[in-house]
Amino acid sequence: MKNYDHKKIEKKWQGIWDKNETYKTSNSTKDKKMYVLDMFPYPSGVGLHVGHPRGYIGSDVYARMKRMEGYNILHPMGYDAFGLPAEQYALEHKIHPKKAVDENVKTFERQLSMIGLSYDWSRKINTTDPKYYKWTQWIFLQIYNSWYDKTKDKARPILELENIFEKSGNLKVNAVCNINTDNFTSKQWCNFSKKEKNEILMKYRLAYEGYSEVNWCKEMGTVLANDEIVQDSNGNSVSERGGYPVEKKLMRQWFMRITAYAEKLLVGLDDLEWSDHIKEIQKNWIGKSEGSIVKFPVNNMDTNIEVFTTRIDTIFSGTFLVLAPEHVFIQKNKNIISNISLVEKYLEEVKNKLDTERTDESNKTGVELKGVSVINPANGKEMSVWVSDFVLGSYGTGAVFADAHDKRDFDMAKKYNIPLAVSIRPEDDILFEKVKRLEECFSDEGILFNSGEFDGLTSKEARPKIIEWLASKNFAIKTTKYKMRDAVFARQRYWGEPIPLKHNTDGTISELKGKDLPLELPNVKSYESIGTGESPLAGVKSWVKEGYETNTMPGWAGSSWYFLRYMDPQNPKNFASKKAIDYWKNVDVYVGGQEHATGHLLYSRFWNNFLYDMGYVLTKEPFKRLKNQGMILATDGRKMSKRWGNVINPDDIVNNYGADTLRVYEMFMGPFDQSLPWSTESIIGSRRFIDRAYRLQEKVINKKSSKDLEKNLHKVIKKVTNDIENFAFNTAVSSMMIFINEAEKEEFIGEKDFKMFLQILAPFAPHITEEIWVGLGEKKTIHRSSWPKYDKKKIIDETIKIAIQVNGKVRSEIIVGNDEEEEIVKNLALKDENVVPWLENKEIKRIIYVKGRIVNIVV
RNA sequence: GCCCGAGUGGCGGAAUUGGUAUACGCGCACGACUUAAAAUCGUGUCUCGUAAGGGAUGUGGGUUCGACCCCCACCUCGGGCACCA
Repeated sequence: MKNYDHKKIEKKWQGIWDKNETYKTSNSTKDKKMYVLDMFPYPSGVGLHVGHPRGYIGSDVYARMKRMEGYNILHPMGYDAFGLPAEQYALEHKIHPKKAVDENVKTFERQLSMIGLSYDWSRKINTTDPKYYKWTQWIFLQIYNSWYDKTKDKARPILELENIFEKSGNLKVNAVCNINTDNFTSKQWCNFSKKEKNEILMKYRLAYEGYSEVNWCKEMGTVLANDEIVQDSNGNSVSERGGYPVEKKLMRQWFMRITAYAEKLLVGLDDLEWSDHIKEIQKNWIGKSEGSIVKFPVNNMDTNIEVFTTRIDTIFSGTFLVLAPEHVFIQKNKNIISNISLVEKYLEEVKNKLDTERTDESNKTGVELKGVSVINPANGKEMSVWVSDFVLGSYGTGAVFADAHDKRDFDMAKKYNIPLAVSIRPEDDILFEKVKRLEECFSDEGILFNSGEFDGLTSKEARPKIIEWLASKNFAIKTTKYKMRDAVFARQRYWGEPIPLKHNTDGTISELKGKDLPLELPNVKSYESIGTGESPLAGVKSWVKEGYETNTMPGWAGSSWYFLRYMDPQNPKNFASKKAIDYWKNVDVYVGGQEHATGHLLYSRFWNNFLYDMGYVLTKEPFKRLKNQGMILATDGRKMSKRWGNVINPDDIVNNYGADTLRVYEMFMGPFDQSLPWSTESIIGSRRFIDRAYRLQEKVINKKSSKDLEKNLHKVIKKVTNDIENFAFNTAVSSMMIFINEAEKEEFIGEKDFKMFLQILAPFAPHITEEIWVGLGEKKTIHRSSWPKYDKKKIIDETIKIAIQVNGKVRSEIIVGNDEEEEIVKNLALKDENVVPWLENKEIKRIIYVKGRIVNIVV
């Protein structure tokens, strides 16, 4: 029998499946349903390389099995096409980004199709389609029109907040909001102007206007993303294109108050079937710290400086305070700082440092605020006050107290000769008189001294007691802080969703009404930067005249909710119908790269949690189960990239070996979540496997297979079913290879059994299995046939092999009945001819029997 | 620097999670078929040793009747965070 012609067969079946809508999601509402989703791609200009489809193939194998198991499958695909790369591609090729995206999508779609993925293409979405981004804008407005109520621990409409303000002011409102919100009564609120009200509400909104520093390139007249900045030979930050200097610039932005959801995003992880690795990354990113805020009274002033600390047990050794350069205390008290000119000079220096230049940890810089001192509330001692850029204005309270136990504080003290102290007993061999850092003491188990009544307690024990003690004197309060920051939700670029807000002439901001959505991107001749750092939209007269917001949304906007749109992709009235959301609820299995751990996966969870609060979706979490595919590296072990010239194109592989071979190989090459180097040399093994399966047809007759083969078959059905469920595709393929090896040794193979084998192979090699299946007379597609069930009785081994060890070394094997009694097995082992010599003249101390596995004789 | 994860043949990897290490595949060698080659099929393939037997899962120790698996220390590689108080 000749080998099969993959080119002919694969094309043929793809056409037939397409025509028959084999993979179309049913509109039925049967209970057995499953939503299997791939992270949708960014359609770049260069098309797919052989690594991209790995995740798609894995999810496809899974979806195909589940479909055969009788589930109604939602398995869609779409394109995430807004963002910087498309814009850059367009700039380079001098075409409109829209056109670039259309071209790239075409390439992607052709390449995805040739692999035989079982998507329901009728549900395709594209984030740049106004019919799609209408709803991105709509969700943005819901977020914009909401605030976070800490008491109820959920988001609520901003209208309800206005009502509260009207009735009782903001004194009792417990909300997550921007700092510097002054208190006001209901009466005061009612007397505020429209603009004032607008500004106050802005501090509470979950999407709010603010300012942040951006990377500004004067020469290019544009704001750069971190990816667009490189270090030149002198270590200065310059633009990747052109090598122009980059500096910091304060720009108007929009923010998303993701910090309001920090705790929910942290706690929510517990119930998710995600890898511990990704959970760990998100946990670290959220960065929860429990500690306390301590007040340090300023000498000769009626004010305090507040410090956040997780190690209040070290407060007794605090000898100085360090403020962040942006700390308001400095701005407010210039008159009492005697060396203010020196301080201001330092602040100026710091201001011009880019983040990348600020990370020299070994070299601390700073200036003492002369004329200012504070009192250590724990022991009444006087402490000097410093300003240094190692303290971050954006974390905690923007101030720390310093002592010898912390490396950073220690470095600072050493450089400027500031006195240090310790309050946790040092190990005897550490000469802390010489001001060596006492890291060993900085553990939870360190013993306190120099701390009055707390002496002798461990740090861990002392901490709550010290907080309580200081709190009773009103010097401390227990607090939790998170490292996560609010997300910037604005880009000074053209190619993104317009933000559906208007700036009115009276200084207020108003949102577009639902009926005015989508606010479409204006078609402009030049979408290049206009030189001010603002988005090109700021150069569009009609746009500016209307007062439309000129920032556009960031790349992650459209991808933060797309999984909901697939449920009901054409709905013109809602982002998805209630019925569809009710039915599909959330994504059951989500497959994608782990590089999105702190971006997309966090933002999506945030939006979904928000939509849940507002009653638009039924589950808090969008992705119940997450599987991350490993990257396929080039043969040289590096990432595949045009730059290295090591890219393997799937077109060539499909052309030479066929899609089925590519699929089997990518599943077989190693564990799904592991990064692996590609090897075109090895792929032939997968093709041989398929060829052998194909040739096995010759042995098929309408008879019962041998007992052995039957047993092997049912074992492999069990194994493959379990393995696909667990995304252990590599061992699933290997077990099918073993089955083929066994089957080839047989005289013949029963038709029924062979068909069952085809069925379990079908998710991996959909084309060739369909070809053989139909060739054997089946009328309906194999991909809608029902998944074979293994027969428990048929996989029982009547006899089992037991290894016999003497002192843990294997000396022999015996074959016994599958539930032979322990005593009999032990006796057989002792009498075994290969074992006896090892027991001569020895006293048997113990015999250990592990049922069905080994006997270990200890002498 | 801190926090994770991983180290098994020439190569990709498997090992029922403490129970016969190296399944399956690639490569390689030899053989069959062939005028010949390709393809295909068969046999072999961790290592030392003629053998009996010994040694091997990054290195060194430990726990155990028994360790790739658990514990301690170290080395190497990969990932995340990065002055987070």
